[in-house]
Amino acid sequence: MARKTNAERRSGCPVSIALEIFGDRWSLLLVRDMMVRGYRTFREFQRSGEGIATNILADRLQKLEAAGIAEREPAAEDGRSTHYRLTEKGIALAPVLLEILIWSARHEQTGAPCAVIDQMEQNRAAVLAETYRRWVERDPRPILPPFEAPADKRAGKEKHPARKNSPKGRAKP
Amino acid sequence: MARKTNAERRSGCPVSIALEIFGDRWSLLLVRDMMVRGYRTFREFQRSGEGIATNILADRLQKLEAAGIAEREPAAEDGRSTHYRLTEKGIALAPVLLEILIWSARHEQTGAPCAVIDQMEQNRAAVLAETYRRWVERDPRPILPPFEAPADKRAGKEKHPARKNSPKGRAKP
DNA sequence: AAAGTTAACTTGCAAAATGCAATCTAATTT
DNA sequence: AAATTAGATTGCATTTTGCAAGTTAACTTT
Repeated sequence: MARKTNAERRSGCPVSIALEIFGDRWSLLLVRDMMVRGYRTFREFQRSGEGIATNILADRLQKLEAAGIAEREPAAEDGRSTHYRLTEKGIALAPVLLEILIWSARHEQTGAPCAVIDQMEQNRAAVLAETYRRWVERDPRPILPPFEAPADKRAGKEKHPARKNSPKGRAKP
Repeated sequence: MARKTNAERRSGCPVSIALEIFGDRWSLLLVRDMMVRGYRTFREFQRSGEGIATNILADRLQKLEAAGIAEREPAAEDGRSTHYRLTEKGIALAPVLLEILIWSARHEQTGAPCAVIDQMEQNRAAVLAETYRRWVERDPRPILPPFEAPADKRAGKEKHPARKNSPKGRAKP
């Protein structure tokens, strides 16, 4: 999409500004890969399962770096390889990713097991803390396994009746 | 962007599935307009301040409707007009929008006053509850005013030092 | 009632972005 | 030395977005 340049079209709204950075199909997927799956290399992102093209992958990685969301480090074990890592600013997107995940698992047919989502929904702080801890310690182990595509039935988009999504039920104690 | 068709490219990952729905520059902005600003009409969305083209606006509204995030109702006061409204599924995106807003206000230069963001960050549940209440009651009044574009200084992208974003500090009580 | 304005799009076309697959180069492995 | 691989880049086709004009019916003003 032809984004207006920042100087010409910068709205003051934070949501709009954020979407200027990551309002596309791929950027948050890469953040997810780094944050949740512990991916670090071009090759790993490429093989994430969603079929990103290499030119788009290279472009998005550059953009995440330019936005201060990710940074690059040479990989010690292979001179051809670069390790991408979320910055502090990048890991601060964890609540965004978590809320997207929960929303989607609740309202769309996904491969995420209900029990896992229940757990995460009810222990947001613990999930976020663990995500952060792994980031600090550069732990590349995935938090979640890759979920398989849901069974190929398109009738009934929701896996189970949507929960009543009253924010009151999620109030901070 | 040329999205793979759902049948061909559906990843099981909730984040990926969500981004298939709203992973673009404009969709979540429209959700914001409905949710936060109380906008309902084509004209209001068009004049939101970010310069969306009418063909894209029409397209995105259709897509949000098709995804079950928004619905249309005829406007009683004008036979030409349609009111768009978030569905239950749509209002359930409030935590996503709120986290994006907070992240952006913390890490980018936006027009959002610090005090407002502080408030929202520390009272997430109350903000979400209010958002939901307004949705239930079809209250079209904006929760937040449109924020003005930040002053045109590009040096020092952050309005103030980034807060230490330890998820621990945001644990659910 | 006629003329002017407006709401909600649609349309035609140019520009930009994305997607596909081949290609390239240096590092690594066989 | 030959083969393979990591991380891109490239050429081109396709799709999407953006711009601005156009359309039609509903509404407002004259």
